[in-house]
Amino acid sequence: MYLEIVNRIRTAIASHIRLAYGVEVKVLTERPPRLEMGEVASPVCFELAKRLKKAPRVIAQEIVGSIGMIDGVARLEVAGGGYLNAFLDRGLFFVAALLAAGREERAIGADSAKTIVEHTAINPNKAAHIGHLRNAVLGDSFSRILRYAGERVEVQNYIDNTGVQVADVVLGFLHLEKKSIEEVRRLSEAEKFDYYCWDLYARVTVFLEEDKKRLDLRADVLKKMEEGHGIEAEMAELISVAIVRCHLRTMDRLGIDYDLLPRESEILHLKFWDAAFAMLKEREAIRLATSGKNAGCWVMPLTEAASGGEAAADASEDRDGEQDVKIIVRSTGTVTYVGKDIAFHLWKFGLLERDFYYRPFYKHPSGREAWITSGTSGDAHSSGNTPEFGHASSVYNVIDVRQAYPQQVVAAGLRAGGFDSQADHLKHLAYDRVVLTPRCAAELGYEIPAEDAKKQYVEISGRKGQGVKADDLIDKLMEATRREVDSRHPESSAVEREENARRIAVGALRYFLLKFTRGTIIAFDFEDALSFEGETGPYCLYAIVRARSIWRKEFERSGEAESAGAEISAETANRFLSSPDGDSIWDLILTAGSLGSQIETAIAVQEPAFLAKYAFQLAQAFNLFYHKHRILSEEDAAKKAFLLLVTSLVERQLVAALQLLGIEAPKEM
RNA sequence: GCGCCCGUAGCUCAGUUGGAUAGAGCGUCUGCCUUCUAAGCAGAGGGUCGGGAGUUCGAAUCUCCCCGGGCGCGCCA
Repeated sequence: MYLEIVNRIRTAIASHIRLAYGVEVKVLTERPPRLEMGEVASPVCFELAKRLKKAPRVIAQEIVGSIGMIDGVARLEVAGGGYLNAFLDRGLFFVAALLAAGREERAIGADSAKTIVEHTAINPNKAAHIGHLRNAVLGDSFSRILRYAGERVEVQNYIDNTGVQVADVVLGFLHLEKKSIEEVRRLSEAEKFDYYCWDLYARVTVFLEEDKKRLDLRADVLKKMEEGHGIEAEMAELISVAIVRCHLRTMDRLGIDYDLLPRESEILHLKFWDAAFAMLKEREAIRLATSGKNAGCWVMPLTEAASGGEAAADASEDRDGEQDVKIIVRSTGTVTYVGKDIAFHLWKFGLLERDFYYRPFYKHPSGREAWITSGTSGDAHSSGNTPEFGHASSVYNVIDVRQAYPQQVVAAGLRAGGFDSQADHLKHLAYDRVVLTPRCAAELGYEIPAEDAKKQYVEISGRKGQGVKADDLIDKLMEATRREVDSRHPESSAVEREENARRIAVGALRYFLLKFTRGTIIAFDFEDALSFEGETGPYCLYAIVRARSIWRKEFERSGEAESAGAEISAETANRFLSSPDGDSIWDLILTAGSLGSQIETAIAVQEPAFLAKYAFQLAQAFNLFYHKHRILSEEDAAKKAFLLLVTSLVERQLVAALQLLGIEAPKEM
């Protein structure tokens, strides 16, 4: 609602200025620092002052005197050195907000352009840890936000099933544990196979470090996996598929779904690279280096845009007189990681003349089907209702910030191929790491090497088997919320208590990971993550539960099933909103009506943390209201109805905001 | 060496198109449950926004320099 009225004010002021002064300006607006100064302010007269060579305050007065009525605005005033401050018609705003609440989600147009969000992408060789959760929660929340805004979103979870990490676990089973394929199969069917591999992977790391010659073993395993035959390939397939299922189960606990799991093995076997190679050659995006240090390699020239430490444009000829390039095909004829990634991204945008085969793989509890890529048509789903994957017009990749450089190279690859628009719509949703506080690392019993001891935090390392496993953390949170729920509501059924505890635990965890902006390193600590007070998910949920409790009691008392007379006129609302305690209620309504504008900002800067902050602020404002007004015992029937409607508005907006973060309210707390 | 990010209250962090008196949570201290759920609320205390210069009517925000910290720059993935 706020968004709509702000746009109306901007338009009105801009067109008035055009008419009155013949000047075209962009009218910016902001929220004034205090409510006495109105709800929308514009500093546009400061800008105008320069152009018109007149004092800003004088211009502001002229505008206020001549602009006339703006729909929904009660009055416009001059403030400070020349601000234009708008005071909204509170009653009208409230009525409109009530009408819109819960209906703001935009329908997804069937023909609207598709957006791919890739997230999670955990190497399928070990259990997921807290760092992976940050990625998945960020990606899932961002996908929900885009969908809410009306975008057609396809969520992909890329599976690197032919990489070094899987190879190491295969190596572990073959050379450390001397297991047969059947033995591994049996192990992989066990509940915590991902935990088993977590430990094995760490042991392999030690094994390889003890004697560097053992790296030959890894190279051999890797080669056979890539070629797709031998016991190595068979075991890699077995392990990676089983671990992916473990990851999906873990993510299910947090309500995270996927549409497609594209696998590296299919990119290799279906020769995506060959198609991309031909295209890039033809478009002269890459060339064969015939001399110098890169002789025999196919390289891609890097422009300033893809500089990850490269010189700027004017210095792109470095001291050797050679242009900065990125090697795409090695002199041995094998393609590099970025090369494969460029091919994959050509596919994502529907630019590659090649496609995967697909089959249904996993049904999420939500009902959504996660499909997986398949290498042969025989294996693939043939019923004819395979969804169309890929062909995106925008792609968001949720990847740790340390991958910023390779991501830029991929975009540069698209650009070099002449796909500028696609490159512009390839966005790296970068976020920084989750690390452990020294206290947390000590609690987990990790030995910290002397050279790291003076650092302020401890790095998570799957390779070393060091980190908080996702399922362990969720278990711990469940335990804590269960304890609370059991002691607070012993009268509820076990099933109900379990579900309530689950929602609170998920809310706590997801909120904890989302309250930090993407660029912040999260120093993980059990004490913070297990906190349910203050700026936390449970705090936000508590506000919803309280709001609903008021309505429930009201229904119980009145015996009405629905809020029968849930209507109010703008005049009546204005009467209460102009009363002495009207300002604080108005502040609450205004916040509740600002969800749309918050979503817009969150999308513009790709920052779900904005919505987390918003949800908290709304909950906070509601708690204030809750303590100030005894709603059910309110004698004035009209005022009681008004207060109930305010409660209802806030409840719906808070539910909507939290839903975008993947957080659901429990029945009771 | 080159590039990117960060430095805001005791601690953890918001403050993202430059805007009015820089905010929140935690922690500390003081109060509030015969009342719609105290996972809550009220109050107190807490700041050279790393330092300096510049641009601007206006800078935590933009530019430059310096200090401190992190990360990235492979014929690895």
